[in-house]
Amino acid sequence: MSEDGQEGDPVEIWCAGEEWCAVTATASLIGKKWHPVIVDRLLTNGPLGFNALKEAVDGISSKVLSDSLEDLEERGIVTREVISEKPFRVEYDLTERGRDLGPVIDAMRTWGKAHLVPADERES
Amino acid sequence: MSEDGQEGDPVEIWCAGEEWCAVTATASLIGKKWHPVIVDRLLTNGPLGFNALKEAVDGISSKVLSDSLEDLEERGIVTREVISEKPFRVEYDLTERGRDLGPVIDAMRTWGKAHLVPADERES
DNA sequence: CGGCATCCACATGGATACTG
DNA sequence: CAGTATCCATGTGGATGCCG
Repeated sequence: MSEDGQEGDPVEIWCAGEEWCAVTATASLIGKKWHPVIVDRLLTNGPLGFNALKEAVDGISSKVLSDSLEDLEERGIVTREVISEKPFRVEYDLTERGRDLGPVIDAMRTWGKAHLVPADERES
Repeated sequence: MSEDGQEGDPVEIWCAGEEWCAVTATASLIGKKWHPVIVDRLLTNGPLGFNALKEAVDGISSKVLSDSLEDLEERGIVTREVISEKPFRVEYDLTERGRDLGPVIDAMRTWGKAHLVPADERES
């Protein structure tokens, strides 16, 4: 910040070609506490309204969900579409780029299920 | 915290069986700014000493590296072995569990390389 | 070499309440 | 329904310096 043309932790233009850079940048995306859950939810339950998504994520406050969705929008992961004005309805959905996170989420889930033991069958 | 037998953001016993939980827990691990890089570095460059690792990660301060390694140790991702006492040497390496993060890192890298454009060839 | 001790700045998440 | 507005606690990273 206050350096060049970048603002904060910007869109999707961080790094050039270095391998680990793509990794870190991706980490800064799915490392946010709720981001992976939101993406997972949208992957599974299709397009969702704000409160429906809030229900699906379960445990998130509206402020944080709002913040997260804004972040995900800016990064081109989710889309926000206003469905109707009078009974005000919107729908959040994943972009192509967002759907491409599927394998990442899945790898994470696989690892988690393999190594995060359920609190009672700890071996060694 | 201050609930039951857990302390802070503990070892590896968060969630029981729910799918998204494994995802979130994994995110809390690889979401720390330097964790994925450290793991990646150790995956690539084999066992490393503290300063060698610091070099390899490039840009991290000793305090943060120290914190990160402690965290990763507690979670059973890396091992710390004292090689020699007199010229004091240690070596950090990945555990089996740590190596299993390979696919996750890889999925992240793949996504990153596909969607994080290098700041000059943005094609909307 | 391999850290730890401080201190600090800022990001992130959360609770609660209120609005169009 | 779909958020915004506050305010606050904590987490997380970073700079610098010192130590065994």
